[in-house]
Amino acid sequence: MALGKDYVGQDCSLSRALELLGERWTLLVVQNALYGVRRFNDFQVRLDIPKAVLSDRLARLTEGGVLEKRQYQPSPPRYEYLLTDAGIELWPVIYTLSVWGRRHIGGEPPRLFRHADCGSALLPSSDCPECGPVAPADVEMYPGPGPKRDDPVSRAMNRPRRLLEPVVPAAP
Amino acid sequence: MALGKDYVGQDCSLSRALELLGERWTLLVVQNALYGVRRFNDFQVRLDIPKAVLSDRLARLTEGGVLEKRQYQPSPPRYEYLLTDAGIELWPVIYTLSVWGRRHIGGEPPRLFRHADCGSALLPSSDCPECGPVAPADVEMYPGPGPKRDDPVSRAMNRPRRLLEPVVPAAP
DNA sequence: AGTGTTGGTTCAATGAATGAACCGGGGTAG
DNA sequence: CTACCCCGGTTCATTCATTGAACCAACACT
Repeated sequence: MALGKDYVGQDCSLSRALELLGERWTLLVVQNALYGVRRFNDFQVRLDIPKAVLSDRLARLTEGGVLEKRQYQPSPPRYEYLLTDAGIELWPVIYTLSVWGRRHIGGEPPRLFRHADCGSALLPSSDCPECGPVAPADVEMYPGPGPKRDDPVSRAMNRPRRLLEPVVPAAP
Repeated sequence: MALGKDYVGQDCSLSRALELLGERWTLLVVQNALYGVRRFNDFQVRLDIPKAVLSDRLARLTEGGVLEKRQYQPSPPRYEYLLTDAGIELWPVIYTLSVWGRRHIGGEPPRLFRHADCGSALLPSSDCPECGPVAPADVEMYPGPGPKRDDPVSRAMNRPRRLLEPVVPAAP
């Protein structure tokens, strides 16, 4: 990661995870990938992130095994970034941290999450109170009371949908 | 946090949490606080972090309600930084991310965690497989197979102990 | 031939991280 | 009484990362 290169001399797994995930914007990129964002431009529009940084983060996440870059059409050549299994396993981390932020920093949530099978709201741990652990693909996301961004990607994300379901922004 | 100041324009609770916790070193400071580190010098010795950065991070975490600065003796004036309830609630986040790092990046864990009451190793969610959710104060930490740092603070941390139990480094 | 979209790269300016040096209040050993 | 050490910092020059604007190339569309 950063300056002294990395967390040299740290002995724990957390420092190793943070070398890959702890840079500015990185966790937000993974979050949006879980929300179904896959394409360079869509990340850029939704995050308002400098393209150079986005490019760097996508490359590092790909190299680190969290994303996989795939060409989804040959001509014109177009690419998408898909979460690997390792990337999908970051869902509990991201959800738990997000719930912590809401509880202790405040603000209304723009999106809520429930278990698609039974409709129960998820616990802070990301488990379902009725059914226990829930795979991200079985989590349904729907609009909450909080403010939402107004760009084509965010708008496409605001109808109820499952995690990992690809976002398809409308043309205008 | 960083340059464009913060994650302006982001709508989610994750970005708000990351403005406080997402800077370099911050989450490692919280982790060590959970492990029982309380004093400026002990953080500095164990993390090998520039003092100016540590000073900044402790101040921001205090201001953000994650730590509380307390004078624990009048003369010579000495201070300690204690986790607030909000800070203690970061345990699942830190543990889950740490387990992710071990699984997907690799390395042996220097420390392992079990439920003090029943002895079961914790699940990745930080719950006990037998008893369900476990408060950090009921988690016992003991040495694992991985490499350990060799400084007085880390050495004091290597005997089995509960989370949040104050670290008392030996004199030499 | 010109315009638009996608997926980038390059670059100067700005802002943070680093590490070494310094500092001040208070013990404590000689 | 003096010197030295500890703790908890601050200051500062250098190095590195982030930003935002500009540029670019491949291709499609009109």
